Amino acid sequence: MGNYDSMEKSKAKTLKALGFLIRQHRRAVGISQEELGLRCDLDRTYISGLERGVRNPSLTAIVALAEGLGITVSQLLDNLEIEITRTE
Amino acid sequence: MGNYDSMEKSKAKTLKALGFLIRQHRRAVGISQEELGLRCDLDRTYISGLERGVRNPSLTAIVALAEGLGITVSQLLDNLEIEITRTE
DNA sequence: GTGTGACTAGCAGTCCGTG
DNA sequence: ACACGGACTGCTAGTCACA
Repeated sequence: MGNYDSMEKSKAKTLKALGFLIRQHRRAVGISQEELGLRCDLDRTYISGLERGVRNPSLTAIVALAEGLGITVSQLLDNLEIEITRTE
Repeated sequence: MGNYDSMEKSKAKTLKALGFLIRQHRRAVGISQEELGLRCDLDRTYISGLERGVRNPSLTAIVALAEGLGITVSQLLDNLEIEITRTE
């Protein structure tokens, strides 16, 4: 533990898990990445990167996303740890 | 809405709210900023900046914080929106 | 409608210190 | 035990053209 590789892997899992949750909520709302981008004032390709788990958003970006999805940050991240462990 | 000033202000409120929540949970656990820093592998001065609301952490940093506090991310951010609006 | 690589500016996060 | 500062490196925000 504490070595670089395992740390980077766990971060990658975290981002993948977030991406899954964002996509799940976006589809539940029934909008495109483009529409979500418009609603939370984030670039379409940035949303794409988030859903693919290649972006590590800041808190303020996460808050904007939750607002665009019409839910709270806590609701958006509710199953984060579950999704992280699910891919292990 | 949508202008720069109001957007920066709302981001500042978000960070202040997070700082409040981190401090609240840290004190509930009964540990120092330094101890929390050790537990989640983040710098002592960075924890300080977070609690003062002058830092905007990434998702992976938020996850590390929650782990260090022994709670889920969702629990840590549970009252975020409430705290944001409380300071308005 | 989405995935992807590349890009610049700016900030995340560390390490040194002070009071 | 904490606030706060400067300086530093690497990473992130935000965007673009193209597939």
